Amino acid sequence: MPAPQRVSTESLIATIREIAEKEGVDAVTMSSVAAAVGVRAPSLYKRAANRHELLRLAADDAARELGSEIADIAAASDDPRAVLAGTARALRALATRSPRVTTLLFCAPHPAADHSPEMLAPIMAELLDAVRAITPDDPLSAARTLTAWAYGFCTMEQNGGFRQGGDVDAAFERGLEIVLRGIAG
Amino acid sequence: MPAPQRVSTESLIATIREIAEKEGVDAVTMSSVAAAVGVRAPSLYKRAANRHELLRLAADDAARELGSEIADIAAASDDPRAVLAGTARALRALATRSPRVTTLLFCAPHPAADHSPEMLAPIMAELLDAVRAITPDDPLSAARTLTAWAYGFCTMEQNGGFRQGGDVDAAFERGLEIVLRGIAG
DNA sequence: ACCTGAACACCGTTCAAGT
DNA sequence: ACCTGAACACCGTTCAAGT
Repeated sequence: MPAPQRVSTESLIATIREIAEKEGVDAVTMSSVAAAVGVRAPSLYKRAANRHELLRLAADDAARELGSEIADIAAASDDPRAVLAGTARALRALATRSPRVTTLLFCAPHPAADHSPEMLAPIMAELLDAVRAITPDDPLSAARTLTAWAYGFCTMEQNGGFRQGGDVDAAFERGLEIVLRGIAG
Repeated sequence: MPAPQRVSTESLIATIREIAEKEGVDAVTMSSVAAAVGVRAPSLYKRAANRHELLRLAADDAARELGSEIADIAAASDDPRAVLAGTARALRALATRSPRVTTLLFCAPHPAADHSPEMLAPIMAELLDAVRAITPDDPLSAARTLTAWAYGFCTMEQNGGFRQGGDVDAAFERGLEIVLRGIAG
């Protein structure tokens, strides 16, 4: 006798992200998620093969969020510099409002079970277009430099790597200037 | 009746790093480390308060390694550009030969139990000196830009973030050029 | 002073049985 | 077709007892 699914995928993902941000990634256990969603732990295996895939659902959701924001920015502006700056700021905004899941997005605990690479590919494509408008010289490396810096900055900020003090917001904007100037040659 | 310590701190740390690199950070359990070192799990609590501190021992060891390499580079060269480039390359070399522990160094799983910040402080001091020789303008932000990029690049490389192909070594050197040019203004 | 066995609470995962 | 209870192997951690 068929039984309807008791919990939607969207609310499942929202619950995972909520637990991760509020209590930490370690608190995302099969039973905590199940309890929060009104079900027993074994039922979750109908939605994900294992705990890691549960976390990947959350990371992919954040990547989708970031991707659509960046697509909006690219669509709204013709200035490639503005597109690149907007992308970096959007990543930092995500890292600020969803630090745990953003960390998950880039520092996958298991290298084997990496998050779907196709989630980040469209973002890279937008960036490449913008970089090409600035420099004809090896745009892929230039785009990677920007993403590596932005990602590294956000992760260090989240991990408390900036304890030396100073204005972190200003440091971000200064870093953005440095990288964009360097790319422009 | 006193009983001598059965395992030296150095061999304990070496064992942890070995397991982490060969079988993954998840494989570093109290019992696997204890077994590899010829002891029972509870004995490890004489050396570390918990599993996380065991991992922190390994991360701090790698940081010490990196720090002394960078100190050597700074001592051997008067060219600030060479010091900055050497630092970035030393970090990447560490990430290449000890990827798991390097990830641990920067992407601490628990934000609470972060690795000792004083491990990285001397490295930052060397960098600041070199940056100051290049630009007088907000050297702290400039140094952070370099470290954020280098760290981000290595982490993305380790996590397979560069699946789009291309020569990764060349991309690293190109990124280094971009960042140094940007800092020089 | 260090090490151990035994115990505790917890976790991820499997699976046969329910509806 | 989904959910459940019961079970399994494993883990981190504590602690009283050994030497």
